[in-house]
Amino acid sequence: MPADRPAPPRPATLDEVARVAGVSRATVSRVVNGVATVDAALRRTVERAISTTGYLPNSAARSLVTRRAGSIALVLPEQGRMLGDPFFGRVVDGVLGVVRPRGVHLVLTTAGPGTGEQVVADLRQGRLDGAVLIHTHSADPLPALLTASRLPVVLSGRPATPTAITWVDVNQTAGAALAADHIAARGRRRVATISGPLDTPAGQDRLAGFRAAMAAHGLPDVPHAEGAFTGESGAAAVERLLAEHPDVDGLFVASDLMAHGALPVLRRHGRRVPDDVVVVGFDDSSSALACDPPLTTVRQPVEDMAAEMARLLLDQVDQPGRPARSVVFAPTLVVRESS
Amino acid sequence: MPADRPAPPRPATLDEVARVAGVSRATVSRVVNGVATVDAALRRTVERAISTTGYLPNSAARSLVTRRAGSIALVLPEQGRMLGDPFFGRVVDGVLGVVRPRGVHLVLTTAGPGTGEQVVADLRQGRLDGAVLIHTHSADPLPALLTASRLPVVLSGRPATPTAITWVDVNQTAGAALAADHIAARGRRRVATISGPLDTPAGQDRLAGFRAAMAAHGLPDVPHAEGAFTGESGAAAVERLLAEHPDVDGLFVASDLMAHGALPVLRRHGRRVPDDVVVVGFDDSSSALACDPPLTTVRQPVEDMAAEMARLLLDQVDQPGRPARSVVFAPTLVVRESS
DNA sequence: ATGAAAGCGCTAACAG
DNA sequence: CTGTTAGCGCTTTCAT
Repeated sequence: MPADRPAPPRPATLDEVARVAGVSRATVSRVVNGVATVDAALRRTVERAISTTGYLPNSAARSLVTRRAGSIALVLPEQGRMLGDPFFGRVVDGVLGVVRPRGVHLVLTTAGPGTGEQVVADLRQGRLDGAVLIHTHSADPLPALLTASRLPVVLSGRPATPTAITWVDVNQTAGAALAADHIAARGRRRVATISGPLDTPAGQDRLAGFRAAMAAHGLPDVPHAEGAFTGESGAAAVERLLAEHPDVDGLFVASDLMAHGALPVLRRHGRRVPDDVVVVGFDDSSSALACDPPLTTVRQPVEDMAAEMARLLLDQVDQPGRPARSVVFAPTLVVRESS
Repeated sequence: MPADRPAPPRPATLDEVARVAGVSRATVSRVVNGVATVDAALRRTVERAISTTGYLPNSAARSLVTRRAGSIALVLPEQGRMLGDPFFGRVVDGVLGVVRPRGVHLVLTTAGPGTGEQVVADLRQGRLDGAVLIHTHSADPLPALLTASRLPVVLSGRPATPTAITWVDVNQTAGAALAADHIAARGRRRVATISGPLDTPAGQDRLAGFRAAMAAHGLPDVPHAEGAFTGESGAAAVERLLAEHPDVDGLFVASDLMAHGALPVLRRHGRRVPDDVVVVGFDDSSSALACDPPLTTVRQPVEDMAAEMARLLLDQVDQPGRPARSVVFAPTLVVRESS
C-alpha cells in the first residue's frame, strides 16, 4: 500500500505577504501589479517578502474583482473535418503565439449540438473572455448567438450574411486569380472550374475571382460545375464537366478535397495530370499532399490569420464598445506536380 | 462611424434571484447546486426566479470558495512534432470526450522553455486543476517539476525513471511482438530491427519485445541498429544494417518516422519493399501514410488512452491524496503495403 | 428546511 | 505614497 501523497500546501495570500513585509495588503497588491507609485525601498521589501513566502496571486479572487477570466475559447469545426488536418495545428499555433505572451489561456472546443449555448454561457459566467470561431458552416447558429449576446467574438471567413461581427479571411478572389494566372501561364486555353457551393461566400468568390481573371486572359466563358466542397461532389462534378467538355486541359477546383475526389476520375477517363490536364486546388490542406500527383494549390497564411484573430479578439475584450472590423489576407500559390 | 455596441449587461446575481423569489441567498444557492433538502414548492419558486432573471452562477466567485478552476491543461510536445500529426487531434478528441460532459474546460499548451514553471504556477494560482502531459522527452524537467509540487498530473508513456506519478501507456512489448509475429507470418527469416534510443523506455521495450517474440519464432539473435526516433537516424541505421547484413528480408523499425527515413535508403540499395524486404513500423503516425509504400505499423488506441488520462486526472483532482496509478493499453497491427 | 453571517483572496476608491 | 475600507458573488457552517 503506497503512501498517500500529502495534498500540496495552500499558497500564501496577500495578507501573509503584507504581514511579513510589514505593510498593508494594498501596497503588496500594488507591487504585484506593477503600480509605479510605490517607494523603491518599500517595493524591495515587499518583493523579498513575496519570494520568501512563495506568493502567487489567486486567480479566482482576482477574476472576481477584475471581471476578466484570462482565457479565450477556440471553437473548431466538428470533430471529423479538422482533427486530422495540419490546418488545425497551424491555427492553434497562430493563436497561441499571441495569446500566451499575454498570459491568456486557450480553451479548446469543437463545435457540435449545444456548443453555442455552452460558449455563450461560459462567456456570461465569466469563465471565458471571448471566442475565436473557425470555419463555422453557414447554417451554424453560433455566430448569431454570440453577436446577439454582444460578446467578444471573431470569425474565420466572411459571414454569409453581412453582420456586425469581426472576421478575418483570405482574399478568395485574389486566390482564385492566382490559380487562373498559373493555368494561363501553363498555356492552357480550354479551361474549366469546379466551384464550391454557390450559397457560401467562399464558393461565390472563388468562382467569380477565377472567371474574372480568366476573362482577363481572354477566356470570358469558363464552364463550371458546382460541387459541395466534398470529395464525392468533386468526383461527380468532374464527371459532368468531362461529358460536356471532353477537351479540357486546365482545371481549377475550388477546394483540395474536391480535387482529391476529382483526380481519380480524370485518370479513369484516360487523362494524365498534368500532361493532359493541369489541376489547381485551393486550401493547401493535407489532402493536397495526399493527391496523386501532389496538388498545386492556393494557400492561406493560416498562422498569420489565426494570430490576427486572436489580436482582434483581445482588443475587443479590452475595449468592449469597439465596432466590428474585418481583415483580409493575401493568399499564395504552392506549385506542385499537378500543374 | 459605426455605432458603438453597448456592452452586455451584467448577468443577475444570487441576491437578485433571492429577492425576486423572496428567499435567502442560501436557498437559491442550494437550488442551483441541487441540494436535496429544499422544499419542492420553494424550489419551484426559485427556479422560476432563476429563469426570469436569466441567472447564471459567476464562475470566479464560485471558484474562489470551492477552490476548483474547472479546467485542466493538455500539454503537447513542442510545436514542430505534433502540430501536423493527426495524432494530435485524436488526443484532443479523447480528452474532450470525458472532460466536456463534466463541464471541465480543456486548456491547450505546447511545451517549451518555461512551460513547466508556467503550468505549475497556473496550478498553484488555482487557474488549473491538473495537467495531462503528452510525450515529454525523457530530458524534460516538466514531470519532475509537477510531481515535486504534488499537483495532479498524468503522463503519456512510462517515465524513464520510476516515479510516483500516474501514467498511461501502450504495451510496447506486445506491440513489438505484433510486428514480430507478422514478419514471421510473412515467412521472413533474415530479420533485423532498427531500435529507438536505448535510454528511453519505449526504445528499450520495443527492442526487447521484438527480440523475445522473434526468439519464440526460432530467431534468437536478431541484429539491430540503434536510431534516435528521427528520419535521419533511421536512414543511417538501415545503412549500417545493410552493410553488415545485406541479406535482410524483414525489418522492424521502432518508429514510423525512422521507417520513413529508411525506406528511400532501401530503395537506393536496390531493395524492393515488400518483395525483397518487408518493413513494419510503430506508432501509426502520419508518416506511416506518407511512406512509399504505405507502412504496415503498430497502432496505439490513442483516443482511448487520452480519455483514460483525462479520467485518471479528474479522479486525482477529486481525491488529492490518491496514490499514483498506471494503465497499459493493448496495441493493434495496421497492415498496409509495406509487408 | 431555511436564514444569517462569515469568509474565500483580491482590487480599487478614498482618505490621509 | 500608503493604509483603510468596502465590496466582487458565491458557498457553507451554524443557528433556528
